Amino acid sequence: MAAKADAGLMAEGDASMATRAAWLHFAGGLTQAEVARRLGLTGLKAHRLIARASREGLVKVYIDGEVSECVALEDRLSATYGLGFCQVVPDLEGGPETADPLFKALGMAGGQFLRRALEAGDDALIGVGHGRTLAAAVEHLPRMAAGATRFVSLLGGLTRKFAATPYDVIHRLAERTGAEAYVLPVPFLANTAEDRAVLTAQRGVRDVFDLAAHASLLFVGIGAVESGASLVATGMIEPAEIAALEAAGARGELLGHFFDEDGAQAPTGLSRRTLSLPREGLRDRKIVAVAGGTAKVEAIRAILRSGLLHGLITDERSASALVGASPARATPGNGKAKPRQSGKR
Amino acid sequence: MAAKADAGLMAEGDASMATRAAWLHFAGGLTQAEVARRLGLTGLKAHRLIARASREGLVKVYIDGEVSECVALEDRLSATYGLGFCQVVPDLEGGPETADPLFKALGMAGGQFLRRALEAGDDALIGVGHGRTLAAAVEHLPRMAAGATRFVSLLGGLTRKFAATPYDVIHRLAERTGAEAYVLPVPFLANTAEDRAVLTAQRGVRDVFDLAAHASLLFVGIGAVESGASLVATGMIEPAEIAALEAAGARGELLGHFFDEDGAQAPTGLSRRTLSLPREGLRDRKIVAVAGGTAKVEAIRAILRSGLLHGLITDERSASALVGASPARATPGNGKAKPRQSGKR
DNA sequence: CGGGCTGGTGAAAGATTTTTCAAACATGGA
DNA sequence: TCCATGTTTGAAAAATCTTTCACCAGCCCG
Repeated sequence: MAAKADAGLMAEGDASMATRAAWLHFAGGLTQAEVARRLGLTGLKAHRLIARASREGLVKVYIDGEVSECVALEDRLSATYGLGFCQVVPDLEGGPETADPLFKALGMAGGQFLRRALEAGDDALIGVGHGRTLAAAVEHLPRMAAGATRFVSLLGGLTRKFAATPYDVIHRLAERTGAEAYVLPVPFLANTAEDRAVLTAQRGVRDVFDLAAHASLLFVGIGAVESGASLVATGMIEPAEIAALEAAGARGELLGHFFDEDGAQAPTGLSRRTLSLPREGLRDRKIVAVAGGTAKVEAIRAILRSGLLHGLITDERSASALVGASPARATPGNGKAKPRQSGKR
Repeated sequence: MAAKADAGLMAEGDASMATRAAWLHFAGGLTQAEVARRLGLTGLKAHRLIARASREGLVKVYIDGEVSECVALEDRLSATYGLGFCQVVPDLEGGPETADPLFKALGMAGGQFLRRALEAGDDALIGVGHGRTLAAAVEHLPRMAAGATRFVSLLGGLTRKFAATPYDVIHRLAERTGAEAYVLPVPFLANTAEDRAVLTAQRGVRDVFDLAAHASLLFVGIGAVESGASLVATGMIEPAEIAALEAAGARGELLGHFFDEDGAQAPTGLSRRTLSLPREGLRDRKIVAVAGGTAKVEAIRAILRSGLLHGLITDERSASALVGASPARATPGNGKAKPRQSGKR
């Protein structure tokens, strides 16, 4: 990641200029041509600066209004699964290109949750998990001082091949907030149970695990159990292993632990090799998960049924499926009947 | 204004739909045509929903990067005037249409400050002042729960004609946060000193003033002293009165109190009729002001010199003038009076 | 020294957004 | 009922944003 970041990094002056251009355009509401004139650039250059600022995530945008259907789903989810907190973002899955919009929306919501948690400062130590969704959340977290808050990894972060994961959540978190962050420089899954014991016994590792056990907020993702899951894609778990888990009835993963469709522990020998918080360590913790997408509905349901979650951030479609509702067509007519709502899609 | 606002208000379903469209567009990154397709609307309707969501402020956008020149100005301002906190937003004044972009930028910064203050929850009682700039700040504050924080008006909010001010800061603040808010239903300026005494003695009024004296954070604007000042425009003060103040050496106004160019109390009999926190009540308080624009530079300098401020949010051009620097790149303009406008870019 | 690579540049084409304008529609009186 | 008034609507035009593509300068390596 370091190398990649370096390549994409802006020079100091450029970044400053890009930010300035973005201010003029987004905050000031000037047109790109006006920005260019004001800055003494060509229109194209201004556009490129602004585009770059957007790409680099310097421009944060979020939506402040409520969508009534989503609020209703939040209420139902909270009631059904006893959540203390729930947020549902509007349906973003649709076309074949489902991935990006969904992550962006979940990331925005997750980032806001994190920001609030940091700004409230109630949690002195926040544990974080893995995954693209969490990475997206951090991506949407503004640069800010974390105050006294610290972060700790809840599970091993390396893949089998000991290459850094492309979605290094805690690293970026630390970078953005300047907070202390304790990582677990061990694989997610050891080769053998003996290896796991050895790794766990390492000085630094043991300390971090102890720390993780005391985090007052656990911010995590949920993994699906299927051959296409990102657990497999990132090399955390071998295809054969996931197949075995699926056959054994595992439906969802939370912090390296697998649950069946009823939320009970899925039978698997894998846990003896997993470098993460022990399963008992999940009881009575404040766990907030962010996950969504049709591929993950089953997994989310499994985790919800375990009763471990305190909070959930998900998308409308998934939420709909989770409360067992008929997936409510994207646009339900409102109160007053509108002329035609022809189904030409 | 009230009538207009009502007219422009969205129906419940429409607002929900607008928010949904905004999510798809901004959060999901879909094109307006795609949003339309997804929602079963025409492209134009989708555009109008999104435009409305933006207009109503449902879409919040802010810039997360630093502009090096601004950071430098913040440091210099902090050092020069002993501020504990300072934020400078990039230069937004430029063309003849200077008003809007400036307020938008200051509003964004002010709104963020407020949000942080609320989320941190350190201040149980926040006092607020008046003015367009503050109103803009509140405008950019996301809907959020204020927790235990309460708000209190620091000065009378009615104009001479007893019509509600168009920029009713505390009212919107309460509306957005659901917090308790104590207003002062008295004019900003009483007709006579005797009237002031009578008004101040009213039960509710006295209580609110007492409360205001205990606010742990004072979030205020700064008023210019000139015939075009918004103090005059909103009818708070008569043109003749402001002229007298100016002649007497008054250069800036803070919470109804006037200061000369050295930050000392400006001689005026007006204070005997002003319904606001007594001047002594401003010492050793945490006062954060947000103000900017060339027209206000002199006023801001006056207030800064008083040493009362703990924090300041302003724009680059003003900041430049305040530190007496030859304005960096985008800004020609000297420290005092009217800077010539036309640049050569 | 020259080839190939990289990154930046501008013109122009392409797509999307925003505005404009006139007609349709509703609404609230005279 | 009918008109005056204001709001919503859609098509088309205008403005704006984004992408594409070809080109040039610098630079590393052979």
